[in-house]
Amino acid sequence: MATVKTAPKTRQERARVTREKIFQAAIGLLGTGGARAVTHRAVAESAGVSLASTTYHFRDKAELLAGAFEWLMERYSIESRGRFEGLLKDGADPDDLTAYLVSISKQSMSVPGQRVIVCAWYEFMLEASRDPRLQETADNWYIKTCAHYEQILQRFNSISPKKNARRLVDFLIGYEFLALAVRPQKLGRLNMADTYARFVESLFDGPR
Amino acid sequence: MATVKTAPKTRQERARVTREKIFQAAIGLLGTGGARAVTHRAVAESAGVSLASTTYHFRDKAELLAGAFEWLMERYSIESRGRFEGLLKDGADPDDLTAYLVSISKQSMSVPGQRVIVCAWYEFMLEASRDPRLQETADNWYIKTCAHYEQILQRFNSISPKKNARRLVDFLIGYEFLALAVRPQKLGRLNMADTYARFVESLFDGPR
DNA sequence: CGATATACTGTACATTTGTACCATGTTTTG
DNA sequence: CAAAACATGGTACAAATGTACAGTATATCG
Repeated sequence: MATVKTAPKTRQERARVTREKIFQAAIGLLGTGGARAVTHRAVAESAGVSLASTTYHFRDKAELLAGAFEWLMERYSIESRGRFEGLLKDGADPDDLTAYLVSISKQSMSVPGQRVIVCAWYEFMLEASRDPRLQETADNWYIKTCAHYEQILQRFNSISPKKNARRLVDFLIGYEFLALAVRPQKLGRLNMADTYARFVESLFDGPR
Repeated sequence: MATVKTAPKTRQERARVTREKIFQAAIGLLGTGGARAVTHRAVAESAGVSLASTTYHFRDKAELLAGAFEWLMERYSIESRGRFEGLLKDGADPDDLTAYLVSISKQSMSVPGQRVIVCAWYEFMLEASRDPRLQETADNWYIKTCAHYEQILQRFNSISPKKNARRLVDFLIGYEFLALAVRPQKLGRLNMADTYARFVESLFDGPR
């Protein structure tokens, strides 16, 4: 039988695990309570490590945040890659893109854990508009995400894949942002699948 | 000679002015440094009032923030109303809508004071997803803004003005958000007027 | 005018927060 | 195996922060 609780043996591994626990805790707090909720003590308690661990692994809080942002983007990128691949296979069409968008959006807004992460992502991106340490991560996310969608749109013969990829990403970010901030029962949320389908459609017709 | 500096006479007026100075200071700090920068002392100093004034006028910081958000939305609504009216006049067409969108977006991103306010707005909206005291203000903004655009689209004979108004607002919010968070020089910003023109176009053709 | 309410200030205080310091057990290394 | 490096824990402390309290000057009102 294998090691009972995936107890990491090497010192490097243990440190990496600790850092990841700290990242997860920081992201959870950021997504749940905003920037003011992310204190060394709250992070330490939530991560199940000592207060001193948070200052040992990171020079200061800004560096902790920057690390958490990078880590989150890396993880997010890895996770979504698999589902992205399916859209590039032969036989896939714009409807599959729509279905994909609906699927990730539903997850982001309904699954509690995901929702918190999405909230944290917005906090990070806003923070990036001020903190130079986060800017490169933010830039890279946008470049990479647009490139992915561009690839798909190109495969589907969209007129101008580059422009339309950005249009799509911008729309998704705005749609999700408002879905988080505004209570749906207050305005009768439109059918999401319909909204996305219509948008995807608009990426393929029209001039330019 | 008259009063030198528009000194408000009545006690009520003076109090209102003080509260507005506090609101402006809080919004400026929020937009510049995020939620963590908004402390009673920072607000007081920035507003040019005493520390105790901030706690005299507002029960606690959450109430101060809620008041600032409401005040900002009220002001924003009043300011934009005038420019909106022009789009409802006879002879106006979708190109005028595009021009309007370009104009407000350019202002939001280039004019320093405006940029800070837009940043603060995003902070407020994110905070609204957690703090019940801000939610109604957030809801109202979305409802009112969508209704305004719906009116315009209806005037221009868009197919389904309600859906398309939301599409437009969602896109605008996403576009501006990413314009704030991502450095334009890192990815070669597309021509804004072109982007908006193409989007507005898509609101008028296609099925549904 | 006299009394009262009000807007505002200076100050105090307990709590929170970031961070530094020293101790300890464990792993790595020569 | 001994020594060094390292990850982590416990604790301390100065600074920042939210908030309460008492005082003051001025507008308001009977």
